[in-house]
This record gives sequence, structure tokens and C-alpha cells, in this order.
Amino acid sequence: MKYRTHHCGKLRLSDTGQQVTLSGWVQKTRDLGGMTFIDLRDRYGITQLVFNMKTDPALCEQARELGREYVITAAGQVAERSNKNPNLPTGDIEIIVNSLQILNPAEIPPFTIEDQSDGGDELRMKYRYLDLRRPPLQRNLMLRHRMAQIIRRYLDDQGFLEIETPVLIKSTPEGARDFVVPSRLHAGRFYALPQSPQIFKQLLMVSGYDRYMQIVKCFRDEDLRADRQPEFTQIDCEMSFVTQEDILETFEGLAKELFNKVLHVEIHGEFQKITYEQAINIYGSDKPDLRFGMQIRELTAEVSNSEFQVFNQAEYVGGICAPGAAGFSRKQLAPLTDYVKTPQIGAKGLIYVKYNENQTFKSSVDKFFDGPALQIWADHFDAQPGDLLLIMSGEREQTLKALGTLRLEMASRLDLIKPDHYVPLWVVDFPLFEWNEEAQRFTAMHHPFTAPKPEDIPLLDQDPGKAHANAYDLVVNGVEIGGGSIRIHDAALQEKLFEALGFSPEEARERFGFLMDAFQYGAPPHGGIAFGFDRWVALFAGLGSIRDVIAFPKNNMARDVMMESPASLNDSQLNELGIRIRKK
RNA sequence: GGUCACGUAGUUCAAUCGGUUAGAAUGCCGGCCUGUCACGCCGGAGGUUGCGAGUUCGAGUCUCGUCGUGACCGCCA
Repeated sequence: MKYRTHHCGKLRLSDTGQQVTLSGWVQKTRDLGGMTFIDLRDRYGITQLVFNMKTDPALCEQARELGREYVITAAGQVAERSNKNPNLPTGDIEIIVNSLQILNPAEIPPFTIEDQSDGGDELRMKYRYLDLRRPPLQRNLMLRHRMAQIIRRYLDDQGFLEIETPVLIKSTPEGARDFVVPSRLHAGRFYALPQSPQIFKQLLMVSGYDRYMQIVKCFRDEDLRADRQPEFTQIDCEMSFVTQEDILETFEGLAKELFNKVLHVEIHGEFQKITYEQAINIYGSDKPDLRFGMQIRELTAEVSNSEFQVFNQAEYVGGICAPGAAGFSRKQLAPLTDYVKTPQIGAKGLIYVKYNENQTFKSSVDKFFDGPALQIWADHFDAQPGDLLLIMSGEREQTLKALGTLRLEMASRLDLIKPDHYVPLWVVDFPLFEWNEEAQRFTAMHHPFTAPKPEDIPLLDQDPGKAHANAYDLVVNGVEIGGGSIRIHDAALQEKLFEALGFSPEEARERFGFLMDAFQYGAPPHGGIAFGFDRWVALFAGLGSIRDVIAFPKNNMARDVMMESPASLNDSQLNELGIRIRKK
């Protein structure tokens, strides 16, 4: 027998009269008594089957017994409908069925398999294989597939080779926590799963594969978020004999290709570039959303000589100008103040200045600042009558960060963010190091193989915190899509960096000796980039969470609630691995 | 490690200030129905209010603990 001659999205009016066979899932039965309609679904669409009590009562009775999600094969003749359904691509036709076979009955599913399911997140995750039957999820996975194809083709055209790297590797001291795999053949030793193929792609450069790419799983044992999974997919790339400019140009091309082919969005001209420092000062974030303005402006100098102690004692005073928001009532301002004072944001307070339409001012600091003083502030923000200034003060870094969060919050409250609007940009000149309070030492901001800017190499000894790197991120609409750097290709400089990061020479040798050895044998200058593929797909799908662009994701406790992983091992497995579980 | 929210019928939700028999929609089951496509109409079944303790004359509602789910902070080179 033949299961199908066509799929369920295929048949049109022009196929009328054909004898066809379709297979799929019963989406819905509509039993009218004398006749029964069945919507048959596969991943291509829905086709209506029709059964008539008058022409074939036995078959019609059989059709009435079908439940939701039964898997069936139906054969029959394509016929024009007397009542057409304009909402369905196949809505002009139906199949007058003359043979029906149940391939597999189905339990009643715990939620509806429709565009808008009635099921909650928890239930849909537990029955992920049912959720994946729904068209929105199928569209997401198809989008993901299509983007992967475009990426491979584009990079192939550019001469990149896709080369696989190992998944069982060695734990490295820097960066995220490693997922670890015990070795049976070497009891007491462990592999680690790669946080990224970083070292391997650099070794491939040493080996002369001057353009490498891979769409590859990476693993990080850290706490999860809506846009973070313990295993996730990177578009991992590396190039030799290139400058930062060469890399940005190449991958700007990739980004434009994806925008164009997938979203039909044409991005004209070069992507904006701003430095890390600018991003922090103007947007309070290293991944700014440039779909709207409302830039942060510093006011520290302007407010320094007042009676207002809060400002006088602050390292930093700054704010944003919310356009047209002077009409905010007390009822709207109070929750905003509460919002910035939540522990997550950690601001001490929020000062507002209403620049009224009649050019007067009303502020929460009227006691300390008169009209002319506030006018200076307003001018500083290029505020128009009708705007609302929101000011915060405190420690510089923390206040900028809080202002950045407030900026996003206000944009959403004022509805300033247009969907289907995309503003990509490069954030460049990241600091080489950041101070880690917990470890009381510098850690690499990007990773320990990132090259310092040549002019900053002397700073490694004098003031490492001030050194910048040839490191860059691609940011779109406030989402960090990818990042990379020019790498160190000199063994001596690499050694110096390990030293700056606080590794003893022995430690560096133990962990990365093979890399430094490799650099002794003719390492080309090289650099690269890695993109968060899941995030990129989610961005294009218009989703805030990457879960729905991953077929089988984990929940926010890193559990797979469908298969119930992670799970215990039995004693014989543990014995074989030489592992004993410590109680509590 | 921390903060917050939620957990009631298969499902999505409701239940006033702590008050009497925990409701609705949808799904499900049965019946009727020949042009439906959110089919319609009639009827029916369906509940350990996540779990445990406490306060109270009385707890879905308040308190504590616990488990689960989600969001965020820390963390994520």
C-alpha cells in the first residue's frame, strides 16, 4: 500500500477529480449527523475529508469514531467544495473519501494541538512531542533549519570549511563551570564538555585551515535564563591573516544575508560601531537597544553646587528624557520609583522633572532647584515642553546600569519600540579584563586568548584594568547575538596574559601547554567570532525566549521535564566509573 | 546563593472581608442534526484546591515549611 500521494497542504482546485491518498493526524471531526467532516493535518497543512451517510454509511460511521490525533490514511477523490473556506490554502477543495484506515489510535491529548494551545508551559514541556506538532513550533524549527542552510551556504561561498571538533575535552580553569564526564577507562579522571570549541579553532588556524566554521553545541553549567540554556548552539568561526575590520566586514555580510533572505529586511550601509565605553555611558548597557533614542546624559557637573546633599555626595548624576511623558501622574510615577528601587535594579530613588507644555517645571526636587536651574537641565537633555526627565544618582557604574534598565522600561511603557524594526550594531573596544570581587583578581572579559590592543600591552603590567582588547559584539535590538576577538598568536604574549590572570606558569602549562607549544610552530595572526544561533533564531522568530526555537529544551532549573533528566545512576554504573555519591 | 510571582475539574481560569453545596468556558462521554470549518442544539460525568503543618468555631483564601513552574539579580571567559 501507499501511505500518501500528496501531503495535506498540497491539493488545489486544479487537482479536482484526482484519486489521491493522504496520511496524517485527525485535527478535528465535525459530525453533522448525515455527513461528517474531518480536518487531516500534517506539517504541510490541513485538508478536509468528507464522508456522507447516504453514499457510504459504513465508512461514515467509521469516520465518526475517529478521535483527535488518530493517525489515519484516507484515499478518495479531490472535489470542489460547495462551501469554500478562504482561511485555508486547501479551502477550495475536499476529499470525498472512499477508503479509510486507522494507522494508530491516540489517547486524548492533554492540551489542544492548535496555533493557540490551551495548555500551559509546564504541561506543554512534559508532552513536548505533542507541542512540537503545533504549527508555531513547526514554523520555528523550520526557520531554524532555513537559517542554518543560509549560514552554511554563505560561509561556504566565502571559502569557510566546516570542521568538527571534539565534545569530550578537558576542563579549563577560566570561564563558566564545565559539565563533566567521568572516564571509565581512567577512573578518577574526567572529560569536560566544551564551553566553546575555542582552542580547537585556534589550533586549526595553526594548522592552516584559514577559514573555519561550525554550527556546534556548547555546554555551560551556569544558572539559566529565558535566553540561556545549559546546552546551546553556536555558529563558531575563525579566520587567519585578518584584521578586526576584515572579520566585521565578513560577518556583517552574513548578518545582512540573513536579514535579507529570512526577514526580507534590507540593512543599508555599514552597521553602526560604538565603543564599549560609549555604550555604557549613553545606554547603560553593553548591548544597547538602538531602536529608540532616550539616551542617558550625565548631569554631575551641572548639579554639583546645590543644597541637595544626595546629588552633592554622588559620584555620578545622570538621567534620561522621556519624550511626551510630562503628563505622567503620581499614580504612574510612584510604581516607576518602586520599580527602580527593587533589589534587582538597586537604585536608591528616582527624581523626576516635568517640563510642562506651558514651559513651567514641576519636579520632586523643587525645594532645591528653581526654574532657571531646571531649565539648564532641560536644555542639557535637549528636552521639549511635554517631556519628562528622570534622574538618578549614586555610584557611577551602578547608576548607569540602573538608568539603562529604566530606559528600556520607559521605552516599553511609552510604546517606543516598533516590532519588525531591526537595528544592528557592533560594540567594540571591550576592556581586556574585569575585576572579579569573589576571586579578588582580574578575569578575562572575553576569554584568555583575546589579544590586547597593541598600544595597551604596556598596561598589562601597569594598570591591567585599563587595557582594551580587539574584541567586539554584534548586538541587535538589545540582544547580544555574537562576539569575538582578535586572538593572541604569540606564545610569549599568551604567557604574559596567563600571568596577568593569576595563573602560575605551571598551571598555565598544565592547562594550555599544548596551545603554547603550537604557537611555537608558526601560528598565523587570527581572530574569529561566535554567534548564539538559538538567540538569533529567536530574534528572527520574534520570541524573547530561546526555548521555543529548540526542539527539546531544558527548563530554568536545567531539567528536561519530559525525560526527567538529570537522573541518578545505578550502583553498577557508579562502580564502573569509580564514583561514590557523597550523602548531602 | 538571593528576590518576586504562580500552583483550584483533562485544560485555561473564577470564587467578595476567612463563611454554608468550589463555579464558568473549553475539552471529554451520550443523544439529535446533510455543507461544516471556533459547526449547532439537548443531556451527563468530571475536584485530595500541589503536598505537610499551624492559626481559627470555620481555610481554596491567613502563617510557616516543602515540592513544582516561570521571571529576574548574582553567575554566564
